[in-house]
Amino acid sequence: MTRPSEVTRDRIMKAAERLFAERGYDGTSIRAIVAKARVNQAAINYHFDGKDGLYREVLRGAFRGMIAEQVSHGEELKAMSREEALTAFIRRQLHPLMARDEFSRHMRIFNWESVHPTPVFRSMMAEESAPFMGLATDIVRRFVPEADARTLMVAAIWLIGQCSVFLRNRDTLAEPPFGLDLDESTVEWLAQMVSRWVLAGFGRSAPANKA
Amino acid sequence: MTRPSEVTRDRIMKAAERLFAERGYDGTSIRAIVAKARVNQAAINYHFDGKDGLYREVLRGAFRGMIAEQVSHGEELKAMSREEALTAFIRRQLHPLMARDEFSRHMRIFNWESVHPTPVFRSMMAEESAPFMGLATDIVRRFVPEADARTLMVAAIWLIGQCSVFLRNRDTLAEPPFGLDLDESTVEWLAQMVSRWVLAGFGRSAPANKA
DNA sequence: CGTCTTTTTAAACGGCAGTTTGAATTTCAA
DNA sequence: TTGAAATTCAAACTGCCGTTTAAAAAGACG
Repeated sequence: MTRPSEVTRDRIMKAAERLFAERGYDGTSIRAIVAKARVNQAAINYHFDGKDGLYREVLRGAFRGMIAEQVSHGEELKAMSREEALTAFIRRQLHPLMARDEFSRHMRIFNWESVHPTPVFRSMMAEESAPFMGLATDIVRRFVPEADARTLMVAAIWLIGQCSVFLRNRDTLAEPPFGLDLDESTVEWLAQMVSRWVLAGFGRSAPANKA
Repeated sequence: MTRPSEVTRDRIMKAAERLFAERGYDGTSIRAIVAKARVNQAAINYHFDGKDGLYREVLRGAFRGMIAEQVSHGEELKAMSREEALTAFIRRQLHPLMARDEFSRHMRIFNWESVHPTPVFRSMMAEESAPFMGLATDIVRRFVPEADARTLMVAAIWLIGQCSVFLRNRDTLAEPPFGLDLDESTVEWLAQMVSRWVLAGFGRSAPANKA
C-alpha cells in the first residue's frame, strides 16, 4: 500500500524525528529536514501544513509510541514479583543510555518538552498519559498499598524520575570528571544499583515509621 | 563605582538570564533581550562580543552562582546529623518548585544545557563542578562509607537527581491530570516524602553485603 | 577648554528562516 | 487513452535573525 505520497510522508517523519530529538524544535530547520529526508522543501507544507504541523505529528508519534512500548510490557510486569517488576521497569527506563534507537529518540523529544512544554504536549499529557502513569502506579501500589491517592501519584512520578538524571545527562556523564562508560555491563550495574536503592526506599519507609 | 557602561552591561545580563532561562538559547533573540533590558541592540556586541559571548557570561554566572549557593550551605550540612543533612539538601533542591528567583532561573538554564550541552557548559562541568559534586558526595559518604569511588559517584548523582523529575516537570505537574499545588506546605511535604524514600534507600541497602 | 577614549545610537547589511507560488509531473479512475 | 486530481518541484517571497557600520554622545583628563 506504499503510495508515493506515503513514502514521502514517512521519510519526512523519520528525518524530522531524528533532528527534533537531537536539536529541538527551534534548532531544527525545515531545510535540514528535507535535506536529510531527500524530499522537496514544499513537501512539508503539503503533507503537514507547515513545520508546526510536522512537529505535532512527530510528537504524537513519540507520545503514543512510548506509551504503547511501555504498556506492551505491562502484562509481563504483572506476572513478576514486585521486586522483579520494579527492576525490570528501571532497566527498561535506563535502556536509552546505551542505545540510540527509536525509544531513546522519543525520550529525548520528551526531554525537550519538559524544559519548555508546547501546548500540544500539555494536552497530550492531560489526555493520554493515564496508561503509562497507571503502569508506574501499579508497580508502586504493590509496595505501598495503603498510601492515599496523592502519595501514590507522587511516588509513581518519583519512580519514573529515578532514571531521568542519568538519561538526561548522558552526554555529560560520559565525559570527565565523571567518565562513565555506558556499555551494557555498566548500565546493567547501574540498573541494579538504582533498583536496590528504590526497593529499599519503598520497602521500609512506607509505614511512615520513626527513624 | 557604577560606571554607565556597567549599568548597561548589568541590565543586559539580567534580561538575558531571564529570557535564556525561559526560552533557551535558540528561542531567545537579541532583539527580545535589548527590548527587555531597554538598551541599544549594538550594546550586546559591544559589551559581550555577540550573542554567544553573552550566553557564555550568563552561563558562567549561573554556574558559579549555583555552586556558591550550595557550597555556602555546605558547612551547615556538616554540623547536622546525616539524616538532617540529607533532608536539608533535598529541601533546598526542591526550592525552585515554589519560587521563581535567581536560583530557579539558574536551574532552568542547566535544564536547557542538559538536553543539549554547549561546549562552554561541558568545559565548566569538567573544570568547576568538583565543589558541588563534593558536597553531594560528602552527604552520600556518611551513609555508605565503605563504597568504592564509582559507586560513591553514582550515588551522589542519583541523590542530585532525586528532585530533578519534579523540578523539570513543574509546569506539567501543576496541571491535570496531576494537579499538584506547588505551595509551601505541599513542597515541604514532598521534601519529607522524598527524603524518607532516599533515607530508607541508603539506610539499609548500602552495605551491599550478603543480603 | 580641547582632545582623546569610551559608550551609545540609528540604520543598514547579508543570511537564513518558514512559507507560498504556479507549473511540471505522476497517479489513477473512467 | 483521456482528463481530473494528487503530488512533486524549483524558485521566489516576506520577515526575522545576528552582526556591522559610522556617526553622535558622554566621560576622562591634561
